[in-house]
Amino acid sequence: MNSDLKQASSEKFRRLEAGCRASGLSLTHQRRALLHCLAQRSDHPTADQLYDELKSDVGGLSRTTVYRILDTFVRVGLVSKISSPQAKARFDADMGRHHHIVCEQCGKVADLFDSDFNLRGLPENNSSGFTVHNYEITFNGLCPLCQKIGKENES
Amino acid sequence: MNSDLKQASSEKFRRLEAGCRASGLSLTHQRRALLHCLAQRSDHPTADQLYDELKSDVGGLSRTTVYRILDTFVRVGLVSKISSPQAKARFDADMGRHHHIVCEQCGKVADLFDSDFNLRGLPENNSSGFTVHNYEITFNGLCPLCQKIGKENES
DNA sequence: CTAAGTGCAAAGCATTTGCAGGCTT
DNA sequence: AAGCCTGCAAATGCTTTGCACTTAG
Repeated sequence: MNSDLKQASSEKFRRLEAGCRASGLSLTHQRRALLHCLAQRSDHPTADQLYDELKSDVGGLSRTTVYRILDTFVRVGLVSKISSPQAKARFDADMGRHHHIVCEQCGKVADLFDSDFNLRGLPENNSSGFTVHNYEITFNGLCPLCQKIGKENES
Repeated sequence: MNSDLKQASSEKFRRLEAGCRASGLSLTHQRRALLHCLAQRSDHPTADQLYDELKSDVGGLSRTTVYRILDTFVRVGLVSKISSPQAKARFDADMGRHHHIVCEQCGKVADLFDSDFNLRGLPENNSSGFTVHNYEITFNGLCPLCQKIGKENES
């Protein structure tokens, strides 16, 4: 059962790696390491969380590089950048249509794969004159942990 | 015609002022000035834009105060904070249900009052275990100005 | 009068940039 | 070999904090 997950993530890794090649990016240690991390995690790590996870494995990895690589991945469309209200950017390697739930308290982000909420179309002739490319629905609420903490403080 | 707008914004101002009182907040010069600004503008100013607009009128207004007041307003629910991908927080004094279009290029934010896009319900038993309070749809695309700039650079 | 609110200066964080050297292709 | 990529250190930009003073109610 766990091997299913493992397999899924290594498949995802291969897809990402292929995407890198397709965009003409060199596959450096650092980039590979980041791709692994992103393929495995389904939470939505911040740049710093990724750095912390990797710095021990990838000797001499610098925070700057993590930021720079993530930026590159976003630019070529391998990863998307989620802007949470907490000002720290979070990154998501799943480019399929899905939505996000953000915890108002701690900023944690979870996925919501529920096509009931997908929109049928995009706004066409809106008064602002913007051309619309895409959209994202962000739900907010409380994560299980913060719900618990809230209840404890009530008493 | 212009007086309609003026009237609408002063009505909005009074509503906001009342909200302040209801929350037990002192109505200082600085707060009144910010409320005026927020009632008049329908764009979604950053803290700094508000500061720039006000500093000449309100002698000795400090940037710190603008940040602090906005934070307070958000806390008591008078204003909402929009997190754009550009890392600068933007503020919106319109608490009715509406959506936002963000320019991918320059970060400008416009409103979209189109109830076609309002959701019928909120996700109830989602796998993440979050309780959901609210949602917001963020469209992205290009504002009229950035569309124009893009076209010019093509040639 | 007294608690709440403000200004100033300095600190805090996430993120970016310049530059010299190193690694992929 | 050639140029993309990385590390380091320093800079940047937005936002927050500590503290003494001021103001609203």
